[in-house]
Amino acid sequence: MSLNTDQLGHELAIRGYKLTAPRRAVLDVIAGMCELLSPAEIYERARRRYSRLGLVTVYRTLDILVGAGVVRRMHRDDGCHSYALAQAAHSHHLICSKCNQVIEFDGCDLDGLFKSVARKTGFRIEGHWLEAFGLCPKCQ
Amino acid sequence: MSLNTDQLGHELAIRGYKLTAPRRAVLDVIAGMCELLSPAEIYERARRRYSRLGLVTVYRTLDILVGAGVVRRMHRDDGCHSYALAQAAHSHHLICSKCNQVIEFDGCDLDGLFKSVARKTGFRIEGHWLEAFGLCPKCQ
DNA sequence: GTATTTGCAAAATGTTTGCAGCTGC
DNA sequence: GCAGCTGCAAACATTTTGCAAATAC
Repeated sequence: MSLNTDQLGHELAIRGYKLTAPRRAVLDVIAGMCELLSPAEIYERARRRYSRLGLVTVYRTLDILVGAGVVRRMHRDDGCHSYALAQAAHSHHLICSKCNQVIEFDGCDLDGLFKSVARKTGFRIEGHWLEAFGLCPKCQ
Repeated sequence: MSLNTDQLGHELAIRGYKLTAPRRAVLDVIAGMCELLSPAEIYERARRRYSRLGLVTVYRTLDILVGAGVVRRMHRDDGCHSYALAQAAHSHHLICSKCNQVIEFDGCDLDGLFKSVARKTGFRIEGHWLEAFGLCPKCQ
């Protein structure tokens, strides 16, 4: 259930951002991606759609999209900051170790665990972050 | 249940690494830390014990310790690579958002969830990574 | 028409590498 | 004594910032 470019554009418009050609190129890539991509990879793909694009604009557009909650900033073991489309309100990611394909899932039930950890440690637990790694059907 | 400097030193020795003064300073800091620290923070603390220490040595020592499984490479939302003492074989981290104190916990029971996710998506799930955020007793 | 956005270049930041001298074993 | 280790400096990669020209609305 992924968003298309126009929907992403709308998310920017309602927040008062202008819809420019460079941004549209970045949105195009983001709407169509089903992997975890680094800024440089997004830049490379987006430049095929708008060749005058600058890497800086990719960074700036990503910041805006993360702020809008449309894209998530995630971590890869190597290059660190990577980005994935946010597909659901609160959910977790399943990442293919080989091709970086990302799928979101939900239904984690950690409340019981967290309650007992909180009791033992005295922490007040306010959030969590769960990522699973494995091989997607294609890469197995 | 944290390790002391000598135990960490032993971990290096049995792997054929030499126990030098710069390394000992880094081990001292690591043995005593109960937070998530960046290389720069570890460097700063270790330099109080051995002032000629170079930042490079911190990076190199951390690499060795991660390889030995004594230290874990983790992610903070800001500076990215940070390190924490590994306290148990497989476990998860509970991090204080304010002071970065880290506690490990285990007992996560995600098998059922992962089985159903694997069935739905076709992924073969091989590992996971869980971090919880909150406030430690002191920071509440 | 105007405020926003852009891309360039430069700066800042974080990490790695090459190398000559030093040191633990 | 010698292999391995160290710190420096320099290289490298990634992200941020300053700014004049361009552009959406």
